[in-house]
Amino acid sequence: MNDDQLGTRHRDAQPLPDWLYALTALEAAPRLLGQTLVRRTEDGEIRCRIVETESYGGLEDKGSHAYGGRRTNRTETMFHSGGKAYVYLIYGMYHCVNVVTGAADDPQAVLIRAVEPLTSHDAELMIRYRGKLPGGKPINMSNGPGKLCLALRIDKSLNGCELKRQDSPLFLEHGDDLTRLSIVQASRINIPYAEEYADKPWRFYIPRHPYVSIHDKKAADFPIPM
DNA sequence: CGATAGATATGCT
DNA sequence: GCATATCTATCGC
Repeated sequence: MNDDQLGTRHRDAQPLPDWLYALTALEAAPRLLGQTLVRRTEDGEIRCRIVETESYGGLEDKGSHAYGGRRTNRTETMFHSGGKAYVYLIYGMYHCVNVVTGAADDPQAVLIRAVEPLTSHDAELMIRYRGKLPGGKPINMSNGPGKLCLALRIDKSLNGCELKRQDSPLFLEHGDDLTRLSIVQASRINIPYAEEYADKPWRFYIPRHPYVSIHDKKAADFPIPM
């Protein structure tokens, strides 16, 4: 993926428009592709491009933690109004980070499944946080929701973080213009318990991008809806 | 490639 | 108490 394909980046970082956070998760998930996720720690800033997302939205989605309106200590952030990070622990050892969208009391969240470092400087710090890379390949540093949280040092202390605020330890910036690109819509990963919702095509990614966790050979490209 | 072990917070009974 | 989890690394073919 080169800069020519992705279009021109603004020299000065812009915040994401508020209307994007107000959308449902299903509407927001494809529109978060190409946007920039920024992590600020005492070691510096890491900027990366979002290349794969999944929508988990509403009371009826059996794949969602908030299915049926389950509002618990863990899921509380999902019920907040859009613009916060929902971070939780999975399988006892990994963290996953979501962008909460929509209105208060309507649980909508977009899982960030894969990111790509913008520069070699970003990659350097991510590799440091990540430790040993499987196969020694840099693309394995953040091609999965648990992996990217390790690479960006994201844990539950960032749950509820304000993604709209540029002074947050974790926030979003306007990234690449993807209007001339296609994206892929495919079924979500690892939710066999979700029954009729298990196969909903609510995963979105940039086709053939090396940092995407799993490429679906049968899924067709379609124009990104902007 | 597919199969599987791994380790614990969370939520429900 | 107990089943489950928006996953990853590793091993065997």
